[in-house]
Amino acid sequence: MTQKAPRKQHLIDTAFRLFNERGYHATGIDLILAEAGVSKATLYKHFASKEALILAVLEQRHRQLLEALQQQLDSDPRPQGVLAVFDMLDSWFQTVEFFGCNFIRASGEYSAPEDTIHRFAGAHKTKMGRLLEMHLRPHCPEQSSQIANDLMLLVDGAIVTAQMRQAKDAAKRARMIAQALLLEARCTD
Amino acid sequence: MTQKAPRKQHLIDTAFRLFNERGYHATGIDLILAEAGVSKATLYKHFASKEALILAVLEQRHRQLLEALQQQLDSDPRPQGVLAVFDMLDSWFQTVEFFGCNFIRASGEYSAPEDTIHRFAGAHKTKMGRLLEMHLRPHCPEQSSQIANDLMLLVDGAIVTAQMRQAKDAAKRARMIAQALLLEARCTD
DNA sequence: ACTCTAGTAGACAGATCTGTTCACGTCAAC
DNA sequence: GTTGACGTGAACAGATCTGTCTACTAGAGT
Repeated sequence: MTQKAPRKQHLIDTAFRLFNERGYHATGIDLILAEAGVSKATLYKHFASKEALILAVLEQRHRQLLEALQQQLDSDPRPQGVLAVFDMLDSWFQTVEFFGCNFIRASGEYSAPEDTIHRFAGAHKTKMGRLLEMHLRPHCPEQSSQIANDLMLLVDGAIVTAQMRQAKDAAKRARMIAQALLLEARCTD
Repeated sequence: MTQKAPRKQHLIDTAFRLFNERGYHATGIDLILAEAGVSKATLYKHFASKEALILAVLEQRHRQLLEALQQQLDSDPRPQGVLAVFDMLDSWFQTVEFFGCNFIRASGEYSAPEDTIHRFAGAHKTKMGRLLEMHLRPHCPEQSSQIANDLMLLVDGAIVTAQMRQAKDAAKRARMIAQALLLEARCTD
């Protein structure tokens, strides 16, 4: 070992994969270390605790998703550009690494509303919704907030449906509903 | 102790409450026993394992929800009678014991698709959807299946939204979307 | 009275969990 | 070449986990 690659990042990536495959409580530190080929002392040099590692994983994923969504939205300024979020979901659902949403599952495992992890997961959803709202605001300022919330509800519904019932078409269905929603709100061009 | 009340049922009820409050992995057998005031030998007389206890909890909840929904549906045979499911969600969200859906969270913690718990949780959602479909079928036989699936997607989206962001209005929003969906499908009277 | 059932408390096994610590290795920069 | 940063492996502590087992007790039915 002793490769040049930064251990910290490698730990985050490995933990991300294992948390996805197995869940948070069910994934022990030792397994992460074994799969990453990193010693325990190194992990605790970079992260104060398992909770800190979980938060680092969620933070990275949060940044990735936020950036990816923003990029999609920028490429289509029309109101219906927000539907891109469902296309992103759709391709995600087709992958073999799909085990549901990190944030939904984290929120479920750390269920106390005041828990740091629970709140971070909720904040992620809120921020994703805010991106959608910002995109819609110029076109329908009075309804943008509500529509954005409804879209996020559809996003989460699609994720859970795909996760629980292997319904790989859930994103396409949610997209249809969302399209009707925009149309009905007359928030189109 | 040594009350007449059946220990088995009491264990299921206690486990149900604790699993809700804390999650499945995070709730140890010992805590359930202490809270229920029941000895460990008794638990393992009634249940082969913790997994069996979890399944018993989910089975009971499944029966309760199925029955409650069926009752609501029977009381309003109109197509829009299905919207009752969102009214049920709404009153659930207002309670202090709301910690999200047992089945969604179980599906997240036991994420392997072939896991017994995971599959049971998925089957629950499927059966709930089937109830909605049966209700709609007489009114719009061609679309009843798809509409029912869409409604379940909205149900799950509302639950996750309420759980992650304490959005107590999620059920009302989902109901609005569902209503528009029925209207658009011309599945009303 | 006797027996059967259902329960108790609690010790125990063995695994696994997070987190700490320590002695040692490697390698690049200066 | 020496230093210092970074990492390793492994032992260890202490908690907690599921599940088993034994010895005992209370009560109900016959």
